[in-house]
Amino acid sequence: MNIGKVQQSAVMLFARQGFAATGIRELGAAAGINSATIYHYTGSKEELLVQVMRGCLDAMIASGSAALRISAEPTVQLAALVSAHVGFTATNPLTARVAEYEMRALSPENRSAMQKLRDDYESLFAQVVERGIRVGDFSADDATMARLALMEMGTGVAHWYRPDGRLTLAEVQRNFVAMACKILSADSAMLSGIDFIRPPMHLASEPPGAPLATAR
Amino acid sequence: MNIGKVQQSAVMLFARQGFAATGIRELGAAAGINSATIYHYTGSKEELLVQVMRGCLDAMIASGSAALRISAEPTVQLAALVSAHVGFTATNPLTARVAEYEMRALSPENRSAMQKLRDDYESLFAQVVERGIRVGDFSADDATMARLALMEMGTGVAHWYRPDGRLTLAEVQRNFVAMACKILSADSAMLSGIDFIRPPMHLASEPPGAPLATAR
Amino acid sequence: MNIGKVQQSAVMLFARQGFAATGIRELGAAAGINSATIYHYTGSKEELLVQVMRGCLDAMIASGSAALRISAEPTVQLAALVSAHVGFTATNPLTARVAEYEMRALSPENRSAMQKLRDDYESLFAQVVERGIRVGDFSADDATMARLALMEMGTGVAHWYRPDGRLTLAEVQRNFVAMACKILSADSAMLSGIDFIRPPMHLASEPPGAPLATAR
Amino acid sequence: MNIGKVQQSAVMLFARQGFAATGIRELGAAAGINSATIYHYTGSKEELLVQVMRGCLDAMIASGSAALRISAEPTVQLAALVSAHVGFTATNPLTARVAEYEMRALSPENRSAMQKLRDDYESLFAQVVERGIRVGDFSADDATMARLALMEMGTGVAHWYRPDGRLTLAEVQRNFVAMACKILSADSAMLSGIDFIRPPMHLASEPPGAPLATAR
DNA sequence: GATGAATGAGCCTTCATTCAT
DNA sequence: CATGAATGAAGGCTCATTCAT
Repeated sequence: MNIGKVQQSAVMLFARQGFAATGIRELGAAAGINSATIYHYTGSKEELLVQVMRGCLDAMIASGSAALRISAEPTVQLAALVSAHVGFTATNPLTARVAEYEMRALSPENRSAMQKLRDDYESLFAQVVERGIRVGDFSADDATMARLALMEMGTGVAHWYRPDGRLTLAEVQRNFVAMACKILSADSAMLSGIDFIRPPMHLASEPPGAPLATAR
Repeated sequence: MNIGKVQQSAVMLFARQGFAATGIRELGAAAGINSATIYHYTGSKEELLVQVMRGCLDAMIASGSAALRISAEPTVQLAALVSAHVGFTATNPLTARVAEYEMRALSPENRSAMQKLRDDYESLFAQVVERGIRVGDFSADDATMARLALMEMGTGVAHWYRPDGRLTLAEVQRNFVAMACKILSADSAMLSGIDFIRPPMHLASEPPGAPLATAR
Repeated sequence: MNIGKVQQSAVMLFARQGFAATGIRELGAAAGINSATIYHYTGSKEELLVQVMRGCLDAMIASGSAALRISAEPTVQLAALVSAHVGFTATNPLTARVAEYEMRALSPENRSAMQKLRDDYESLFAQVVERGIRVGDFSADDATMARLALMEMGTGVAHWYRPDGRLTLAEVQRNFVAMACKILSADSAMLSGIDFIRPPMHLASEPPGAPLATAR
Repeated sequence: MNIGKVQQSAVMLFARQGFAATGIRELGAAAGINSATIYHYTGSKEELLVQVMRGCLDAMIASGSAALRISAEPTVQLAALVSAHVGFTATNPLTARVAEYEMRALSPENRSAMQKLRDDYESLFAQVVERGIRVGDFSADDATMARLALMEMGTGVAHWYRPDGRLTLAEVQRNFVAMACKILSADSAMLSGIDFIRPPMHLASEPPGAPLATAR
């Protein structure tokens, strides 16, 4: 028994029912241990959630930052960032969902700490979009709205993507990159021959097996 | 005192903290009545949620269906549908959020009933996109993904739109129509001179005052 | 059902087993109500204890202050104070015991508030003893020790006095007054013909029926 | 590490917070060992308390019995017994307090065993008082009450005596002897020239350092 | 001798709901 | 219409204790 198993059980239940609707006894049962034993691995139910969220957000920031380092070209950076975002979300759909939905379940202190991480991540998108517009590679009626639409779109992948679905992950990633280029009127020809896709990382907190949704 | 006030209080708290984390006493306090009195307006906490969700989904279906009746032209239908979606979501952000997030809080019977309504609403988008592709007005690598991205994008408006923000609702709607046209490679010139925006309806369950987010 | 019954049950159990060893379910059972109902009468287990203690200490201070007002003569004041102390303790043995023993069970804020009340009460004894020594009516090797011994002695009554015991309350009170005079070398002849005994007050929190001890 | 350290930690915490409010983990932390290790030194939390109490009561009985053997004179016996009692209580205040307060925490079997020891100890006082009255050396309105007052008074020393306080232990002891003589109208002149004070024993369970109270 | 992991029972408290008033 | 009182069930968490290492 280790903390990974507990985290996986927690993520599965939190994603399915929500943090508030999931009991400690339920968590224990899902992890195959007594509910009291959970307190050997974590100080409280909330701390368990914080650990999961921090792991997720740290990984997202790391993966997004790495994407920006692939090239100095805004269009390539956009493609790499969108690919990384979609790849991460599709690979860790439940953890990503928990990290997005359950911010509100946190105490004020924890919430502001986690919100800071999320803001850091979102600013990666803002940087790329703004610079692309500034140097004339992108164009958009409203940069902020375009960025928000972009992220929301990619995050939505967690709701429906399945490894055994109709499309491979790489296909989905390329598709989203294409849509992102369209939204920002970027020249997708600049991407030909460039390998901007990095293998997404798998979080320890992501439970194995089928995600929430039915295949599409 | 009427049921509208109770619903508004419920939506405000459910949107902020989630259904499971909101107590009956808390609902009563927010509505200015004793918690026991809530049971004069509804049979149970879950039924209160169902009433709110049904009101929201019914209105979305009505507004989306009306949008499709504006024209037979796929591009105009798309614009009208996206406008209606964005308009509704921006006008009733908290109710829309509750209707989206709290499906999981329902008992199986209620959940399937509500899910059916949501599926009906989503099929409006599917119809338009598919017909537009079939007749050659739209093009997309993957119709399903394009549709999902479209909806997710529009739903995201609930997270950040504010009436007192930088952009008017009409501006936001036109912006999203433009992005939708880009994603589907639709000819937005076909929309010139056509008034596809209908005034969005305000739900009784939507609490007055500021939404969740800070202005963008 | 009223709060008096709950307080009586609490005092009975706290006196017998201690605050920490008494459960909320036990309290409810002793009061004949569901344990959850206790929270209609008080905010927490500790608050219940605080209410009991405050009621006791307030009454002790009132009774002690009244005793000092009977006369300006130190010896009469001493007799009245000792009588009041013994009378109160014998009449409310369980409540008095709880107020004495369970100070340590309180949170720091509540403890300091209660300790202040107790200090106020003890200072009544200190005043009398000091003034009696100053004007030459009393003599003692050490005033502080004499006062402490005096109080401890009287408080001990709670451990063994029983209404159905060998001695009446008035007899016990006179006996303790005699011992107090001896300790302080006061002239008990000064008390002849003076009625320094006031009827002790019965606290609402004191449970009816037999006290803790066996008769002596 | 030895059982003495464990007992000292236990006495310190039991005296400060009570037996029921002290956890095994807390005991371990105070003794500098893992909570499970405590079970190498004792069979259970209650047994730990019993060991402490038995050690205390045995020592009190031994010290009281030795005092009675100093002389056949009731007044000298009284002085020796009171001195021993005060000396023991002042030297082992925390252990004495635990032995007095926590009788109620014991299971019925252990409680009756410990109560028997305490009764044995109290009977030492009863013997002396009764014989002194019988032979005419003492006089009291009520022998039982005088004895109880005597003991309670002496026990109270644990609440306030401090080695670094205003008075030396010998002074306190002489003071209490004087008060005892007054209460029983004994002729303290009979004590002149007689050394009735024996050095008090220090229990292994008594934690070093400052006692509970502030100096007086 | 010492400990980290583990657990069933129990802790205090809050829950959604009912009902007499 | 409205509420205060009441409750069984469940909430998160801590308890004393055991045991393999």
